[in-house]
Amino acid sequence: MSEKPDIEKNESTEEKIKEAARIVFTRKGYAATRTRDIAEESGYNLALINYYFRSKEKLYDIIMLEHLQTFLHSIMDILNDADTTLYQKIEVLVGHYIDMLIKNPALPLFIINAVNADPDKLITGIGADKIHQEDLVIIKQWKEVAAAKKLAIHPVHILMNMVSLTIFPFMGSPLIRNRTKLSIEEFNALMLERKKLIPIWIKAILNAEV
Amino acid sequence: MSEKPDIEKNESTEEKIKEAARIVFTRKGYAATRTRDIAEESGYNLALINYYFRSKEKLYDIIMLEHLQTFLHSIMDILNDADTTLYQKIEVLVGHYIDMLIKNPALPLFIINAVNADPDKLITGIGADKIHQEDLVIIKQWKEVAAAKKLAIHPVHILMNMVSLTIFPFMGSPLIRNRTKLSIEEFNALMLERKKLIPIWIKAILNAEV
DNA sequence: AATATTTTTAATCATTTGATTAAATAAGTT
DNA sequence: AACTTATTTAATCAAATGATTAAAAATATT
Repeated sequence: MSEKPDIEKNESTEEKIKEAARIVFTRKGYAATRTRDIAEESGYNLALINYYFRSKEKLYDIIMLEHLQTFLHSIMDILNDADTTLYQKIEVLVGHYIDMLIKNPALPLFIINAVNADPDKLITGIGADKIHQEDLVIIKQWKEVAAAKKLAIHPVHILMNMVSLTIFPFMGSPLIRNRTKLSIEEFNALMLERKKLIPIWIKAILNAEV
Repeated sequence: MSEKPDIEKNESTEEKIKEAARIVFTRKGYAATRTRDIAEESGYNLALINYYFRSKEKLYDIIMLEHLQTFLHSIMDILNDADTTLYQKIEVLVGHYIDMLIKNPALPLFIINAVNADPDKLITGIGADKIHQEDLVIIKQWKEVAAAKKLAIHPVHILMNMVSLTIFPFMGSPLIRNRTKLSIEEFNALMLERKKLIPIWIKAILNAEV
């Protein structure tokens, strides 16, 4: 009936198990990971995983929410920065995400699979449902730009374009790298180029005749 | 030691099992599907699945290759059509894929997960390793356009952009639809808009000052 | 040092799960 | 009809898997 033990005391082992879980869950997904895989990866006994985290699912939920936080980290600050223009925000966002994805290239697939498996858990888990989109600075700025340009296309197109151009190449990377015979370093160099290119492309898209 | 029984005679049951497998594998992925799920979905006994397909993995391989063929169906003809310009090819490709993805929105995630789990199986499975990219009409046309425009960016960027803009919105659809409160019909209408928009955007990207 | 508490392990359980077997039913052939 | 082959099922197996337990080892407290 006891709750999980003090976290502070033994950050090392608990953190090692979480690190192992992060590696295995991220690589193989929830269903394909065996609790034993995590035990082996961590170097600890199988029972330790349950001693610290009660169950595979609870451990997974923790990893999932941490990944989600990595994914969403600091973007609210960017979206709500009153001191940058819309275009600057795009530059910062794209740059931020490409840097992050080079460090964590498996994140998008993990998160999309998590959404797919249980949309509500993930969406309410992070409190994304509490955000009032109307209040965000970037939305207001977008409306100004859209009005000035008399844009006839749905704003969600632009958002999808930004996200697609930034994230998808990382999801497709195994296939892309196989077909193009690019090394990881060469691939990452291309992704870094995209930090400058995507904002330019978005601008071009916004100005394109429709 | 016997091979699988005659297919012709009982297309109905075998095809029903495959159809059930398609549904369950596509929705839940390989690891999360139980052979019993497929049995239940098909309405037949568990042993039938093994009677017809020997094992869960063999059945999965069949479904995977069929999905891959759906995904790649007829694109070689498009890529090699000497009677269309590069820009026309882009229009045809994007249109083709968006139509296909509206019918099979779960395909991209399934295929990307399959590549992730075992890249070689899938890539050699379809014979993609035998294609000589240099020989494709679209590649020659691309080189002409790139030379004329004196493009300094790596051609794979353009390819990634096309694929990203077309496919990613379908993978992100559960999240996009949740956040935007769009119905499936509204979402699909947006995707149909993209059949015209993406080629225009690609053109704008090609002409963008870098 | 003696005692209590926390951490770790080995052994084991109970289910789940992929697969098989043997028998029953249906269909085809003579 | 008698016989053979193909299809389908119920029952069962063996291995895998998530989880628990009881005890050992390590650490902290008195």
